[in-house]
Amino acid sequence: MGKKASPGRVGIAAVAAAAGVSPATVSRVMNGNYTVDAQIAARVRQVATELNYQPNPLGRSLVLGKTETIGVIVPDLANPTFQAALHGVSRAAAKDGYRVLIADSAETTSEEPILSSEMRRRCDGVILCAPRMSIEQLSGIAESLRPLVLINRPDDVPETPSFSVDYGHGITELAEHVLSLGHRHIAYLAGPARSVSHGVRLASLEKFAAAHPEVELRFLEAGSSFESGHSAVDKVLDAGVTAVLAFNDLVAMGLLSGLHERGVKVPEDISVTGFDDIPFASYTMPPLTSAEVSIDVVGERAWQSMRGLLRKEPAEGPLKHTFEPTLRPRGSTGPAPRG
Amino acid sequence: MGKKASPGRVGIAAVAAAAGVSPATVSRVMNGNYTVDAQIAARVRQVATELNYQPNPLGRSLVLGKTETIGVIVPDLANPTFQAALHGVSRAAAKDGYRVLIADSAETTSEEPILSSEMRRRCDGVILCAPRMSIEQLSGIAESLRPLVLINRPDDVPETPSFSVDYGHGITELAEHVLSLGHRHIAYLAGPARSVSHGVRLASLEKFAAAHPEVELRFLEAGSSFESGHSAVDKVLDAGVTAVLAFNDLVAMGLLSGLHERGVKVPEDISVTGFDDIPFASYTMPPLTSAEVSIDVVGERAWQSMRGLLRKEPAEGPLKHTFEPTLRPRGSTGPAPRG
DNA sequence: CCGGGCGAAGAAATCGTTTTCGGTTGCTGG
DNA sequence: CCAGCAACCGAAAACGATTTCTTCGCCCGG
Repeated sequence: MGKKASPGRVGIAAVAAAAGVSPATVSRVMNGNYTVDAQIAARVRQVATELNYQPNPLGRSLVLGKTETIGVIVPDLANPTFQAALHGVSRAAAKDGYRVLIADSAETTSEEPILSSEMRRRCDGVILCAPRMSIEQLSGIAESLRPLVLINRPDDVPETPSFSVDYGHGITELAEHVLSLGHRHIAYLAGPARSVSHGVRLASLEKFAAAHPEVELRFLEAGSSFESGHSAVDKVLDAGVTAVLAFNDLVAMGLLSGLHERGVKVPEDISVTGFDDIPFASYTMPPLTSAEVSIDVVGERAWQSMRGLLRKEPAEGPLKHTFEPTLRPRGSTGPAPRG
Repeated sequence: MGKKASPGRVGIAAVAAAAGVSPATVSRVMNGNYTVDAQIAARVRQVATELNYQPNPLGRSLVLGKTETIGVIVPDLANPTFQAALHGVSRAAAKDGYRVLIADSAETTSEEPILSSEMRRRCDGVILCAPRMSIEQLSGIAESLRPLVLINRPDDVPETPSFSVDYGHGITELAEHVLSLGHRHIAYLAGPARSVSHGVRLASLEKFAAAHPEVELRFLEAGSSFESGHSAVDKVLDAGVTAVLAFNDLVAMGLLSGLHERGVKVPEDISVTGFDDIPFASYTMPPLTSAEVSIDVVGERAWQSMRGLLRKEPAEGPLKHTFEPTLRPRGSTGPAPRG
């Protein structure tokens, strides 16, 4: 076993032999090193195209010490947020000639560190997207992962660029929006307990509640999916609130659907807000009030930061970047019912 | 430039030196080759963990001739269908210790062949997901891409495993469903012209129309997004049909929303069907009749096929696998209005 | 006429592994 | 007592490129 590539494989040596030059010369030609005679270069180029020679990336990588590849690690590839982030990174990296190796940690916190360093050894850098691992674990391996860029990780990791959506600010704006509409009994349909972005929302809402003693804010468990919103309808009705801040648009849409089945009118009886402003949000019935976050832009910016690190450009500006969601008031929120 | 890895880098040589053995022995120990003295092996292992030595995958790959990585090429990472396929492949491959390198061709047909072979050189195999390139181009490069597996590519490429959803069968079932409900004036809201899966639907519907001269089947341009469905509402009303087969669930939901704004009742006035049975489909108002396709399962099966090729297992069974969507009749379709 | 300098191309070292191939032990059976 | 045979370990040759480092030839000035 371990039989090498088929003997017919065209390597640099084959080209060199066919062109009657040394491998070194072929390499120089392929890399646009102009210390080679124009005539010879032309012949080499022709032979190369004739044999359809393409330099083996592994050989190059080994000697060059770089793979032109970065790793992106997400907790769950099925989650639209991470898909969008991956999309943003991938598109931006491709523009600069980089590829992305992807890893889905499947939410297994314990495997993340291993997965990350495993990946780092194959790539020139790593982008961690909303890593679930603890801050201790993260700072423990951060050094060995560099160049490292974080997405949606609120913690501060020294010397590490971080790009994240300010979920706290967004949810606060939504809360203030319904507050300004006169609502005093508000519920938050919570996301998955492990989600950091849920934690951030929670903290901000508690601050909001403290600042507004006149409102009664209730926290109800839900999740991050359409189904969890749909099945939370009973809890919501029992809570007797007039406005619901859902963890995200999916949950809000599920709730909308459930309320509709119960004959509850939105926004006349209950106002509902989402989060993320996914494309469907404008087309629900009624259109969903939400907070727009363009996570793919975050991914794009994360790549640009990574590119800077790879080029060893001196870091400029702050390391920590936060993106403010923008409020999108629509038909699903209205004045609080008189009562 | 070209400065090598920092001198502190622990390679197999460093471990060998520290343990007082040759690199060969270290390699044998790391690979579980038991022709090495237990005592020495133990010492090597200890030194390895002390130095935190991890074999460089590039070095291994170069000599082993394999990277334990496969490439997945999709036309558009923002498309939920391809995201799901990627997810399926990625999860399944990860279970077998393989990573996936991903490429988003951004729908640029011309770049696909270059992108694919570029990718192939870094990976042990390639999975092409709904490639937009022509069958000529595809069969032209297929040989150089092997091991190669196709997803959602209806053409027959010799010797190449192919996994695809039978969109034709699915749309026919939906058409027969509304036919059986008494509808005779039916519209198809077409998908993007370049989409192969749209082409398949179209062909099947024409066959359906030919087989049922009593129905009037109209083809209306739309697209693949929520918005395109929403903006197609006028066309649909003008067409004077009683049932609409939308390209996919997103389009159907957009249409649903548009019809609702116009005060058109579903399914009393118009029946609507989607395609894909995305999670929200059950929760629209009314719940959307659709055809369920589990594209992530397709991705998973595609990986299993790829794994077989990588292991050089003799191909068993047919190369071409089609997955039948299953009809999910729900509230958005009902008896044709009397008239 | 000859040596210094320069430009171009080849030889060889390198990157970090694996693996073949020998060579050294130590042991056993004749 | 020694041939033969394991068992085990190290030297060295891959893998496929890049990049020194050399060498060679040529031009030009002294």
